[in-house]
Amino acid sequence: MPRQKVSPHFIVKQSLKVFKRKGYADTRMEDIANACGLLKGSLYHHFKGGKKDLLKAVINNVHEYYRKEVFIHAYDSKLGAKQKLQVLVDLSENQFIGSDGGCLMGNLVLETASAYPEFTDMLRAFFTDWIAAMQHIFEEKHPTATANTLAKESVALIEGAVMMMRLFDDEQFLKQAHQQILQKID
Amino acid sequence: MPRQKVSPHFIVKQSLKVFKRKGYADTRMEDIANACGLLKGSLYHHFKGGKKDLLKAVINNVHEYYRKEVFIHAYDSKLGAKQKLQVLVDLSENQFIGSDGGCLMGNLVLETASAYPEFTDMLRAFFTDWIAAMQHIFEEKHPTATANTLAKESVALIEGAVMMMRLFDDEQFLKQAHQQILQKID
Amino acid sequence: MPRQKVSPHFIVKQSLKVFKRKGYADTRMEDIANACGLLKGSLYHHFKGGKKDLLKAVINNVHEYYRKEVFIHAYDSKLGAKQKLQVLVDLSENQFIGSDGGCLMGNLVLETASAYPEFTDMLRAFFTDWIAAMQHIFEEKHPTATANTLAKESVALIEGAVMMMRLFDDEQFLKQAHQQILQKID
Amino acid sequence: MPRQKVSPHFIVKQSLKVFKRKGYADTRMEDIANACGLLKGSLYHHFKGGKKDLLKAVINNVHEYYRKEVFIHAYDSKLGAKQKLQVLVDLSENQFIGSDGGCLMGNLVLETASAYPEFTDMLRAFFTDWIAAMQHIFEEKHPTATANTLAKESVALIEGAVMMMRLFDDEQFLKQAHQQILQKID
DNA sequence: GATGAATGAGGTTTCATTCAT
DNA sequence: GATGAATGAAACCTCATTCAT
Repeated sequence: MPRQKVSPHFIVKQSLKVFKRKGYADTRMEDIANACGLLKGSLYHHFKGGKKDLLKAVINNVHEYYRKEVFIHAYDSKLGAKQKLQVLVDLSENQFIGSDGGCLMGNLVLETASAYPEFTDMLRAFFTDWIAAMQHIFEEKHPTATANTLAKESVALIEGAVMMMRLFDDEQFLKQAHQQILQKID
Repeated sequence: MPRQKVSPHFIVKQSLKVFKRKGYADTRMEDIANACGLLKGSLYHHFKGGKKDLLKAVINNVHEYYRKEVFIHAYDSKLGAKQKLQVLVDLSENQFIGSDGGCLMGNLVLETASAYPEFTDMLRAFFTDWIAAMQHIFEEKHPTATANTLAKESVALIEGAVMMMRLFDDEQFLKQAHQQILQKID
Repeated sequence: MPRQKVSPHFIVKQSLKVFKRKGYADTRMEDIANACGLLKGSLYHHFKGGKKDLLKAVINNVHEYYRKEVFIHAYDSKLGAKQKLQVLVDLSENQFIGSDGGCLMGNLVLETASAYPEFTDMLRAFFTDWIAAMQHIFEEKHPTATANTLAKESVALIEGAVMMMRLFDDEQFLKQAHQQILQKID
Repeated sequence: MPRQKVSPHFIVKQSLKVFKRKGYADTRMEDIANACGLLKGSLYHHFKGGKKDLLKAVINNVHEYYRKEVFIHAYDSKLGAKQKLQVLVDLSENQFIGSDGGCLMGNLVLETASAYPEFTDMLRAFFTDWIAAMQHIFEEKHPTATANTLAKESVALIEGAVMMMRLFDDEQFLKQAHQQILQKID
């Protein structure tokens, strides 16, 4: 057996894929290990807290990614409102559509809501940031209260559309949702 | 030693609550048995196929309920479009808001999407019926294609809103979604 | 595989033997299961808390046995001091000498002292009762303070002797200790 | 990245502390490594045979220490019997009382008796030496057979007292035992 | 020498399911 | 029908040990 090294970041990336595809409860440590080319036990070297630790790292990673690569464009003063919205929408589509399509964060909301309250705060933080970014964009064309409503509605619509997309294996749901949202800024 | 007889229907009703709260994977047969005042083993009397059988019965039950008690109003010729929409929205709210709030069907979509394909068809049938009912209403005011789009959008929005409602423990998400939908028929 | 029933009491009795022979840390649930003719998993049916639960049950069982069958004779008004001491000594010897000789309680003191503080109170209670019984006997011939000292000394001596007996596989250590103790009452 | 060199002797000293506090089975290589400011793997440099090797080194070290620093005084012709006994008792007390009080050798007797017979001979050798030293002192005042009995009794009493001391966190047990022993030489 | 990643065996525990009573 | 004991597979996790750097 070779003794290849893998970085914690690589493990997080692989875990993300597995969690997205199978959900938290159905993901076995062995699945993740396989995805990393490791044995089960080796995962505990990098993530002492086991499966929960791994999921936390994954959530943080996703949140960080969205913050730095997606939400940030909502605050880019060089872009107009419509353009910002377009950028957010395009970047989301890349994430949500594809082989392991779906929104990990949304899945986790439903799966961990009651059984694993320890993740709830992290998920709330993510969606709060997302809504804030959307709201910031809508505020260019709407009063604050309306912008907040629109932002919440948009995030909800996207999450629902991703769910439907997954069920019917039909990307149209998401694309339509995005169209709908873009129209709100005209 | 409680030796009371329970009806299959009672078991289904109790299972529904548990599945809604904990999801499929995290629900143990013992949880359901407890909710029914039975012991684990006794469940296999009524549902030979075990946990999967139970979930199927629950899904059928929910679907049946929605067909007979909710969706049917979309086809009620005595009501106007706006009224129909209002009825559907009100009945949904009763279901989704409350102590074990959440939409079982939506939760299952995400949880069972890849791990339990045997449930996918049943869930598709449910959402197809829901979308059809909504579309039927929208067709009174919109051409078929638009009505279909609006219907899909509405269902997605509701599901997403239920998810957000659960995460933030805030019923406003769902109420706002319903307002939004009602406006589409004006 | 037959489906024989075993009583919790039987499991406790078998566990006692295994714990006495191998200590707590080195005893595997499988060892106990084997000793009971069960599979590992079946033990959790009777002892939900697992290994710790089992050990607690064993400690309680031993304590109960000593209280009812051994220490009680210290308070038997029909016997003289010397006779009482003789009875306690004889009953102990039966327990400590033999195929799985050794004093479970003593072993546990050393093994669980720092790693499993949850057992400390139970062990203290046992030895406190033992010392009290011995003290009660010595009080017939000595003032209280002296009796207490003699009691503590006696218990310590017995435990130390059992340890030496085990190391050298020589029952003389224990027998000599008992002689020594009996002389203190003359 | 601490890259300090440590001597085998230092590792043995640190291991002794850990083994005394946690016993053999409950001591993890990592505990020892931490106590030495090393990482687990580094221990295998100095002790090829791993944990067992380490324990053997520790036992030898303790035995050696007692032989050279404690038992030797039993054969010191410049001292009287009472003085010798006093010296042995004083030196023991230093060892057994204190933060990580307890007698490693005694603990190991009970823990390794059946699971690790490879250590039994080493432990026997230690206690044989101890008994011989005590016997040598008692022979000044008693015939050989009596001296042997007294020596065995004394060692057993000390070990039992150390056990009680540990359980009740009360040094009196050991001090009393020592008093008792000193009286035997008057 | 020390490191730290990886191994792999083995431990505890969980739980859907079966079945004799 | 219900019970509860038992099964057995599979999950999570631990840890002594190995070894390339």
